[in-house]
Amino acid sequence: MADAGKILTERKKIILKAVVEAHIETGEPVGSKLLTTDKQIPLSSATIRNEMAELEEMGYLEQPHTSAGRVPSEKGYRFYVDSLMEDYKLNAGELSVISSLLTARMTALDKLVERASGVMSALTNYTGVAIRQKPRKIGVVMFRVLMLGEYDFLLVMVTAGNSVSTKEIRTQSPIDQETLSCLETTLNRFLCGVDINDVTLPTIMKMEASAGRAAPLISPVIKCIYEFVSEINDEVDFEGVNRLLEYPEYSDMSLLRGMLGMLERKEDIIRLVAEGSRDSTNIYIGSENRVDVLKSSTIVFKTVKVSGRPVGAIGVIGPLRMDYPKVVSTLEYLTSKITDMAGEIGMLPEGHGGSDNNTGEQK
Amino acid sequence: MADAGKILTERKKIILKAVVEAHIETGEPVGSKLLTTDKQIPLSSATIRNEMAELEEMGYLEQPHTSAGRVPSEKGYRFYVDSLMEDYKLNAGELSVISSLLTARMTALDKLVERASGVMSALTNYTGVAIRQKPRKIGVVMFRVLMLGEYDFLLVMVTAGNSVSTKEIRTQSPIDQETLSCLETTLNRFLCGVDINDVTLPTIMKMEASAGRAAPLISPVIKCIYEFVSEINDEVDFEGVNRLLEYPEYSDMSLLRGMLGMLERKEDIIRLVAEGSRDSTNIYIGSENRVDVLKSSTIVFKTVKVSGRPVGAIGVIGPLRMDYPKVVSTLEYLTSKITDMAGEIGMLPEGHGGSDNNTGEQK
DNA sequence: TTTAGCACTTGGCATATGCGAGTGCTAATG
DNA sequence: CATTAGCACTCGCATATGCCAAGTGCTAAA
Repeated sequence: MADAGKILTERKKIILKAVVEAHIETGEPVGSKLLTTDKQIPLSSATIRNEMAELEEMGYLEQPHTSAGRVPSEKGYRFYVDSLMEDYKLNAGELSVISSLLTARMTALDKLVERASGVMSALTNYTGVAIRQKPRKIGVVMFRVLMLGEYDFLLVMVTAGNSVSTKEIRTQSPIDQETLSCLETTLNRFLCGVDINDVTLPTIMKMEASAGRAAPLISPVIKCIYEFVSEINDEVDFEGVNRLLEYPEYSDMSLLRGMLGMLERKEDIIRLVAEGSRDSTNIYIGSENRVDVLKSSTIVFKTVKVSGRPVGAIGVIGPLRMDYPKVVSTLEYLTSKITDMAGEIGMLPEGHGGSDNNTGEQK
Repeated sequence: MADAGKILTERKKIILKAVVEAHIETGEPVGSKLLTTDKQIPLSSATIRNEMAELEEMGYLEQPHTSAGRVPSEKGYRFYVDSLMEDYKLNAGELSVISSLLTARMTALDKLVERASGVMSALTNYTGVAIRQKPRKIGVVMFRVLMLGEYDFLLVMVTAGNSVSTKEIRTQSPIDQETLSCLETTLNRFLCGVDINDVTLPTIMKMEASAGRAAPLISPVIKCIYEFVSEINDEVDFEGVNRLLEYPEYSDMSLLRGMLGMLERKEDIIRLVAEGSRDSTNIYIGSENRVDVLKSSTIVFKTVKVSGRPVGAIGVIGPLRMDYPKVVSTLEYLTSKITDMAGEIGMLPEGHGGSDNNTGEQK
């Protein structure tokens, strides 16, 4: 890729860039003449033809058939994305859409990320995707137990991210306040900050020993916690799937079926995002995607971090001929905004006036 | 509709039924000859032609164009559904799919309903839809308050359906246990069983008066409760959207876009289901749907009730030529199974052996 | 090295043609 | 009088044909 950059003459770069951009705009193969007129390249079409022929030989362009214009190959897109494209400047309208999303008092971070996918979709006209990642290992910082009824209590778990989750548990035999206090202290003593997967039988036995009257509750409660932890999966949402249909690339029914199926399955996307762990914007073009059904699409995404920790990712899925500059700019601006904003509401020990009360995440 | 039934001769009914069923099977217009051969009607094609011509005049059939076979009109489907169709018997394989869903230890009712849409989709090959309805007015039966930190407490609300919801609230000034107890008793005294929309300013003032040290918390907490209540929306999920693409009816791009857009919006579906309040199976054929984009589709759904209260609905969306008998049978069997099952886990005061603990709904 | 010119390729589109499925009508039949 | 056989007719669809425009590659001139 670095060497490829060396080999391309400046003029070839200009032409490649023009071809890519023209094709992104129109979706049609672009011919030599178009570049001299619309794209203002001060060369005759014949010269451009020669250059394009060489670019094709090098693998940056390809021809759908003889005597059609040229279309960028994946390699061409890749080179464009890596070396050629310029920053897109968001205009006032676009900026205002983003900030209106962010000022609409969003309480939970989850909602913020979810809505962000809608904004991405609306601004770029591709399918927006939002992933809310749950932390792999959940360190519960504090347990609380609350009696609800005679056979019924609520287990409250405050996890590392200062988010609160609860689980209602029913028992077979009646319980009382005192038993629950025992349970609470025992849970806190043994399980605080511990990954539930590390809890072994001896630990459980020790806990039961020191739980006193609450001993019979220990085992079921741990089972509950475990169930709860494994239940936590990353959540994925899409918005604007129908926008894909605008692009002739997706008029093929079988391709479309595959896409819709994948969007429903969600696992592929989760894996893909989990693997693409780069901090900066990730761009996977066509067959760079491991997932089969994405081999003729591009996916662009960026993880969202709040105070250093990744909490999710947002991005878009669209055709190969994606408006990369715009997508990248929008995405980066949006994620940085979210990071800023979430950071603010996250650390509010002292309020900043008004009777605002904030809500943490809630399962 | 009753009179229409009178007017149709027995023979016309047989023919109409055969046409509908043949068309559902093949998707093609059905001609007079086909009925004599495949559908074993002991009449010559000429006779059938005459009958079909009359059926067309009456509005039960229509011709895509002269010299094509006949296709059922919406009226034709409606009559078929109301009077003609016979029960479909689920076969062993189908029954086992359903019961395997139900035996897979599903803890929450929500999950059960959600998964049911997948089963519907898999068995019928249409798009499955699941709606989890939240009760319109939330009568909170009990409030509990749990201190989490110096500026942080958890509001626990047990609602009528014995389901528990929680909301984390942060405060501006430090709180202590005693203040929270005050808050709790005040909330319970004034707000139990009350629709939050009925809470007026005088009530709030009275509450503040009797809350003592917790007075400053009252107003923000009520705001929180209100926010929470209005936040509760019915949830809708779809499964097997891609299956729609199998039917040529949906090969029209603009139609498809509309569908996908609607499936994403979800509000239309919620409204539609909310209005179709019949207890039995609801079938909306084509333009019987108010929603524009569904005018060329059929939606079938049935509400799921647990101990008399509706908790959601499941159904399918598909083309007009839907396999109504199968859909209806599957749907009714599935919903009844869910009702049974949910009833069981809902009322477990005394366990039935083993160390099982059950989880109620959880927001 | 660039450009103008020209012959050539090819997909798309519009038109023409044949085929087959299915109809409606009429006349014959039980 | 209801039913049926026969037949001419109507369309949609698929295939074949011809033409056009866009675009190319190549060659020769500037």
